[in-house]
Amino acid sequence: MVKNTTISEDVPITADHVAKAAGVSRWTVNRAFRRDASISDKSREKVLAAAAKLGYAPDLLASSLASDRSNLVALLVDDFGNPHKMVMIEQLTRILRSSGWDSLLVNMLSESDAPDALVNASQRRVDATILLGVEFGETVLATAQGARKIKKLIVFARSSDNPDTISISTDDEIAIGEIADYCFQKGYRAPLFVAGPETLFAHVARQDIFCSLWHQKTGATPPVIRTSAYDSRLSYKAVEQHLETLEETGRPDVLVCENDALAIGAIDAIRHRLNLRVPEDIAVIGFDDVPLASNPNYDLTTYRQPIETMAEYMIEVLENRVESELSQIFKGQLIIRHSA
Amino acid sequence: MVKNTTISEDVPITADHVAKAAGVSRWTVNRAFRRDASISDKSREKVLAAAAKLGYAPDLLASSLASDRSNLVALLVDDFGNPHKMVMIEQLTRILRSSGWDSLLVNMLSESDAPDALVNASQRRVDATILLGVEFGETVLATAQGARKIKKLIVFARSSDNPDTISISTDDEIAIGEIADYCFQKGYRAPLFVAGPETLFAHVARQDIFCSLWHQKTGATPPVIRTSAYDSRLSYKAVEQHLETLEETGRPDVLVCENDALAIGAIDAIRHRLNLRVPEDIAVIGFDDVPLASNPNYDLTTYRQPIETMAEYMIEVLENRVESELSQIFKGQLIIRHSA
DNA sequence: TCACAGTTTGCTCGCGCGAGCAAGATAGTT
DNA sequence: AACTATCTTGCTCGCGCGAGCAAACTGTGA
Repeated sequence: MVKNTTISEDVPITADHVAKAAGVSRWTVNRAFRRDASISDKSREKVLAAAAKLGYAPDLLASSLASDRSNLVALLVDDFGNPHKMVMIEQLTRILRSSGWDSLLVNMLSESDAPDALVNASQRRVDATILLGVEFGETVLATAQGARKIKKLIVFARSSDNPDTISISTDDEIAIGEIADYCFQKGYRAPLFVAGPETLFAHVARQDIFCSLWHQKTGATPPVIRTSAYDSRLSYKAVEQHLETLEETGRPDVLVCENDALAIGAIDAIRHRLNLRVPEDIAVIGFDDVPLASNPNYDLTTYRQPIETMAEYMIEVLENRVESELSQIFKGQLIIRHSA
Repeated sequence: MVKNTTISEDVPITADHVAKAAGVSRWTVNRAFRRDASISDKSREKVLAAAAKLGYAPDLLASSLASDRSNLVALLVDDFGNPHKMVMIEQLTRILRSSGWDSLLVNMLSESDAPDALVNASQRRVDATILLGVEFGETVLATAQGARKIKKLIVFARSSDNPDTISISTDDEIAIGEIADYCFQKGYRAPLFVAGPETLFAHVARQDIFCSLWHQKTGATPPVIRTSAYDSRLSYKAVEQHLETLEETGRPDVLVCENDALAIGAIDAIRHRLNLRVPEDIAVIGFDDVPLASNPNYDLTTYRQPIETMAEYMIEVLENRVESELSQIFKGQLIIRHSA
């Protein structure tokens, strides 16, 4: 029964080795590393000392297998081009790690890759899968539910109507409302909405909210241009193409962009292709407050989501510290700079 | 011996369930999912069909535990502020995933966090740990070797003298040589080197290479300014402070920056704080060719590392397809735009 | 038909740990 | 001192799979 422990070979040390060194049983050793375990202070100290000396650390794979709790989450990301993704990845991995969670980063190669990515995550027995994608359709979420073993499906920074997912997001209605009000107050009367790809999401898009609010306010429905991805280069081209066909009198006075990536491309196009000034000739408003937004070149008026608060809430959800696992909506903040 | 399989409960299905459905043994089921396994085509088809119907996918945790092969790598990152990190993370996770590897993203909270991060990775039994950090000192690498269970330690996009690590990097000597030559050819005679933090790395820094080459060329040693991190905001301030103390005649004619993050901050400072033009008054050269470098605002002359080729080589190393696990050095490419 | 090599299949055992129970230790009570 | 309540420890068993061996099967040639 007892394994060959006569010689201290240079193989990876397990709890058994520590147990022998500390003069306790293997189970006591493992208990010393678990917060909730029932163990006396004396034993724990003894074990931790021996473990430190031997350089032992519990095997998380074996632990996950035995306990059905991996302390691992999968972060599914579909769009690294958007700098805001990076901000979210950084914040989420940081707070996850400091809360004792490890993160599996899954780079979704294409939208059709989503089901594979979800299966992949479940094969690693993640405790939760976090969707950081904007291109996910509801069909993907449905697929995810079909594939069991997905214990928790969290949609971060995006709302979802799917009752089986937990969405942690910012209130777009309020946000876009503030932006529309701001535009109106500043005297802009000819907004152009710059939208990203049409998602299959069931929820109401920022574009719809803005157009409907603006219509309510002024009776007019703003024009919309659309890119096929949230990429500055694409909005650069789209804005250039759209604006150069217009007479000066028909020009918009403000571009309301679905996010900062689009806004930055828009500003570049306005300045470098059309030789106009921002905000004097055309103002620009973004969404997300990416790092580049505060750069003096852009100085972008934008809307900041409370990512940190949202991330903290996510941890609460992961650790089952919220009564009901309901979706939660947070309120962001309009950041007024000089681009509008 | 046989488990309770009378009723098809809604519990996670394992290979046993598929085995029963396909009329084979559990081991045949698992063999069907392994590339190298000895199994007849007929059995494999039968198994895969049954697995697809039941929605079975092998448990990678159990597999890793049993085989001591996890198909998992840890990506240790210490500096998300640098946009080049994002490019690397995107490329690495993409190629890793398409080669069948999963990535654990570890956000190192501080330099002193490195040992913990390494232990953390080993607890997940990763097959390799990839260092994507620039702030890692050699001491960290030494620690890593001390902690056994680190099977492979790969330093990506940074050279290292440590014999126990595999470094996959770009040849800085050649790169900086090209940059220095280019500066000289373009007639610049008063370069200022903008450096990042002094690392504890043993290898010769870009700064040293540049200064020594320039000295060789002209007999003069260029001045150097330094930031405490690779952050545009910091180089913005550093460049502003340095330049505003100088008489116009003492001004540098080109800033050679250790990377694009610093270069972008430098350009912003030159334009927005000193009201000078780039490149007419002061030229700027970066390193990395981050996405923003090709933005019309910056149009940065910079040096591109062959990340994709390097990533492919990394896969070769991971899959043990290279004869000797030696460090490998690749050659990059000078990208000439309009900032210098 | 039998013998033999090659292929395919099933099986024992163990990877390192945790759930949950039973035995042992400790302390407080009468 | 005897008893009970509580804490602590050790243990059996299993998580789902793979290494590696032995049994069963396949096909070939004599």
